[in-house]
Amino acid sequence: MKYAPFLNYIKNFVDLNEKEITFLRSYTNYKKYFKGQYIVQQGEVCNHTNFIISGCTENFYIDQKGQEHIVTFAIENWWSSDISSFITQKPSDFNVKCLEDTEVIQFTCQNQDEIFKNIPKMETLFRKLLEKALVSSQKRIVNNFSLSAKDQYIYFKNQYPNIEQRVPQYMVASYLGITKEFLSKIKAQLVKNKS
Amino acid sequence: MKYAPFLNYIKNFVDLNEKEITFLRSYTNYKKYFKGQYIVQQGEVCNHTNFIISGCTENFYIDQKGQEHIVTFAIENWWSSDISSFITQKPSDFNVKCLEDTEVIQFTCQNQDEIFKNIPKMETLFRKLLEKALVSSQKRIVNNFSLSAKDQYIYFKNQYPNIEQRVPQYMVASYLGITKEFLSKIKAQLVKNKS
DNA sequence: TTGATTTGTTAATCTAGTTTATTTTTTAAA
DNA sequence: TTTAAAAAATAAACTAGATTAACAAATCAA
Repeated sequence: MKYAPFLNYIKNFVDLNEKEITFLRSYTNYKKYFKGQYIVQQGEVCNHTNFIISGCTENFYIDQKGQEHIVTFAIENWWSSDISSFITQKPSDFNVKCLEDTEVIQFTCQNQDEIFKNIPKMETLFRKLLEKALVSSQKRIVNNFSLSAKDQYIYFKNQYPNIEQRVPQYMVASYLGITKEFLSKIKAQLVKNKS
Repeated sequence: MKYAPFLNYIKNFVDLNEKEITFLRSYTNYKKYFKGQYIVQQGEVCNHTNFIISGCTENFYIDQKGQEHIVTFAIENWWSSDISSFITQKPSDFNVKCLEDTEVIQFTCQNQDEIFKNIPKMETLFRKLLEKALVSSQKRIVNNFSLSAKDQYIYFKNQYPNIEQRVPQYMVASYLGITKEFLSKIKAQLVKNKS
């Protein structure tokens, strides 16, 4: 059971003593999912917040027209869940699916409350994580407003250099909100312009 | 000095005792801005988080092509600031401008830390507010993906019924990420289809 | 080692939304 | 009450990106 990467991650933000670490351990648990498995399924309540130790997940939904849209990817040292369903404990609008075998440390809503009650530093950490997540979510809206599809693709590659190689191209297109055909066209253009 | 609406708002989420209220009061302050005034200016650090007692603000930026884009509106009982600049204390990419005379309760970054240290319930409140803000930001990305401009406009009207009457139409268009001409076309269509 | 499935490319046609330009209506100042 | 400025409407030409369809590579199961 690989617990260390999780503690190392936490250590980057706050210092926990032995007692706190023991507490945290007893209120979280390790789980391994296989490629293709769903961590959360559209229509079900998202019971856990997941910290990814290894692997890669996609967070997507299917709209009224039956079209799939990828909202986020997540890899090692990222968090993955559907916050909306997690905090309201209502059925999720999203699917979280493993694109590779994926190991996570996870905790339930109730356990999160216990952790925050007993280790206030952890709530501060989460407050700060949420601030950052909100900033990057707003950044995405802003990019949507003012960048062309080509520039959004370039931004994506710079921002998340580790993801493109790990997922098929049509998923990158879905994340960018364009068709796979158009992404293919953009890539052909970029290759041509470089030479 | 109108402090009551702020305390009433807080009361919806957490119970504060006399001592805590006194503390909160001493670490926040009231300010009145006039229509047209900037609370935050692109390029300057956003020093305050603002709770709106009365009035209306827009949060916008100007892109490389010189185009204005409205990212959010805020009215009574909403929060208004540039979180990104506030948390990093780096120059803001946004402007916050008053569309009406606007009264706010505001606090600095350092005071926020003091408040959270002394009244942990306030940090819990903010953590929950951030969760909600993140959910609604993600919802906007999702709508951008799967709704036509017309449906996004209808969604906006339902979600924020109080805002459309208070701001000019070209600002609604800017918020939706479309041109004022196209919004005008959409509205003409909607009127025609209703009759 | 072959066939089947998944992924990626190219090109023609189509459309939602933009641009540009002109006119009309509303607002607000003097 | 007049007038200038700001906001909204209309319409034609235009473009970024979608759709459709046919095909080519790559991956994978057996």
